[in-house]
Amino acid sequence: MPYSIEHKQQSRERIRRAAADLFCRHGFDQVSITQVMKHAKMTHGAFYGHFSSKGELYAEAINSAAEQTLFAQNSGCLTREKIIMLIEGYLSLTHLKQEVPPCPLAFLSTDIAHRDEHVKASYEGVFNRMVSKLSQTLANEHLSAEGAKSLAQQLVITLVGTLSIARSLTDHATQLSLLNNTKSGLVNLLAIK
Amino acid sequence: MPYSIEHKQQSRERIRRAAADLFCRHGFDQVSITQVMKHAKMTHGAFYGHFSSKGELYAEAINSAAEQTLFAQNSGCLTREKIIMLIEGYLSLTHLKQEVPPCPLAFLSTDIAHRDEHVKASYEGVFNRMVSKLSQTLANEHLSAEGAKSLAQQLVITLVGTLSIARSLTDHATQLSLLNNTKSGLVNLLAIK
DNA sequence: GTCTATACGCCGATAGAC
DNA sequence: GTCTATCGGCGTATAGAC
Repeated sequence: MPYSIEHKQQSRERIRRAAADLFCRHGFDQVSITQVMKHAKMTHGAFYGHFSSKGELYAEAINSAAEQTLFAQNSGCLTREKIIMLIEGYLSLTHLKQEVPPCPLAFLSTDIAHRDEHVKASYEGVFNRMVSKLSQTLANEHLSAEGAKSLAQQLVITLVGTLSIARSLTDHATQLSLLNNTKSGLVNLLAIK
Repeated sequence: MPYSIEHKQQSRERIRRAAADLFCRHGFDQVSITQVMKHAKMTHGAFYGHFSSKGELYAEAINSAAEQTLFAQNSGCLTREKIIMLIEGYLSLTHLKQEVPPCPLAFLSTDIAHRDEHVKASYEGVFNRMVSKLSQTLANEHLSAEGAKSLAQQLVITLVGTLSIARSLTDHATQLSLLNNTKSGLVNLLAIK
């Protein structure tokens, strides 16, 4: 038996990562299976030994992208200061240009709206985990659990909205002003609440 | 001459509207020229008598979608109350479900990021006009012109982020909570500033 | 497990009749 | 201006060798 089980899992993981990278960079429709497999150092025929369809791969890729994120790398409970640090990373130029692992929520948002329930469920999972992680930190002071969750939702929405729009503009000055305005707006918001 | 100039302009306008509707509903890649033309009551061959490419149509469709919007229908200067009314419309279920003419900023956002400069410029135009229209109302009190513009940007970002994400979820309760949380958050924000 | 080769369909764009 | 017909290319998915 020339191929071990670990070898297959490694191949599958390479495909997952390649897909996450390419989908976030160019969008679902612009990326072909052939391109993904080339990125993963295989030929397109091997793809169906790992996934049954391109759609199934998409759902996996969303989770893979989320795992690579700076946000996910911070395990355990967050501090208030760490949240601000994460916000600044999220709204940085390097994130906008995808020089760090990008957040799938921001880089795939409207693509997802046109996919099937399975794909949306993956996306929803990433969103919910992000919100609940933030809520934990926000709740432990003079904010109710419900209020914290609502604030966390607004936080994520604003982060995602900012990057989604900034990526769709051509004018570099406007992009920067969006990032900076949101950043200071959110820092203020967190200081008040 | 069996076809008048007005007739051609009307045909062009039908194509523009059909494209705006379908692109906002299903996304750029999911909609073929044949589908657009069928929606406009013509055959696909006639398309190239009006537009030179699918990409050129996209840029036009963005503007067409923006024109249909409740936001654009309110001509002239806005009042503070009218802004709140528009926010509530923007964050309504009927907008989410596209039972009213949808805002292209929210319904096309990440699609745009993968298109050419010409298309992005159209998108950017819609964004800038929306921001500057809001700024005018927000500036006339105890807020500087710059502060008003920044606040207006945050407003639009939050609106767009909310709808983009809500559209990408499967759970109806979460969708509703997003819409309502953002709504009350923004109303509060406007009441303070 | 991964390769090469191929079936099959769809789409953007063009050509030419009316 | 709008039609029908068609070209050329690409993409997903499958078949079969190794």
